[in-house]
Amino acid sequence: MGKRGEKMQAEVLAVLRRDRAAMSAYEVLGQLRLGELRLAPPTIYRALAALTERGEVHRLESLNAFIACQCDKHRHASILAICDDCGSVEENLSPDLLDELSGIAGKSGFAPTRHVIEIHGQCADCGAARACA
Amino acid sequence: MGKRGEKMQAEVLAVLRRDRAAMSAYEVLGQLRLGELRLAPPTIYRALAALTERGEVHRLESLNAFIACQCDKHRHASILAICDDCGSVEENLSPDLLDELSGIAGKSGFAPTRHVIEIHGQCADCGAARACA
DNA sequence: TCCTATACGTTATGATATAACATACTGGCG
DNA sequence: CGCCAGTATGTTATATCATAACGTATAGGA
Repeated sequence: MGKRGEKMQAEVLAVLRRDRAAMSAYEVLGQLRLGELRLAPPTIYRALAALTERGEVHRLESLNAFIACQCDKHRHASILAICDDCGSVEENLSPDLLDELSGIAGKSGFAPTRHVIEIHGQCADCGAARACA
Repeated sequence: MGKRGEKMQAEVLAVLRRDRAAMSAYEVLGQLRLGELRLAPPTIYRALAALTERGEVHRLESLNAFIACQCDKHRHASILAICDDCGSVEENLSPDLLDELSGIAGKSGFAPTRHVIEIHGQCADCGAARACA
């Protein structure tokens, strides 16, 4: 079961992979509607939920947007560096840092299930561009 | 200048401080409307923007909600532990961890300006309650 | 007092997300 | 082969979050 679901998910993933910058669900929707497809928001959100669940797509909570996972392995928490100038997102992994984070929260008995780590700033390219200006 | 602004901000802050759980902007709006005040969303959002800027309120990006800062000192990035069961939020500080995080992102030339660190899970109280159930 | 800054109220709208329900497809089973 | 059960989908409607734009009011300085 779920064959058709996988097809929709593959199309959404393909759209997200075309761009290194984050896209909102409605931008994905707009891209897919350029084809012949007539789609409504719930379809996109369902596909995104499945992809996010599997770790093939990450949701940028501070942007209400989505990007394709840039790593080989999925199902990991990522450290997402978001350039506020050009919108590009770079994914970093650090299991050690996640452990530290869990440790800090766990001191008071908190049991973590999901980490959201997003860093806003300026990427190397945009920093160089601004330095020249 | 800004005297009236401060009054509005104080009211918003008072509402947020009444509750340890996060509140959406519209929940704050609803609370303030219980008084005599007739308010519209932009007023609340402006007050929240000013308070967030000053660090007296933190925005929970993964919840689209707000809490009053629980610390003495403001203008710091926080590690926010969010209980998905009861909605309570606990604030932790760790300048060291922020430095590490900046270091990880900075390896590729990224210049961080703002950190978003939110941990979802279950607080000690809810964990105990569930263990008994 | 007048002028200017700024904040405010108001209206309208945009952007993000989901509930609810009927339909259509898929695969298994008789 | 035809039916059934389960799931995804399309559709409609609506909930929720957020801001643009503009005119008004207020406070403080000249």
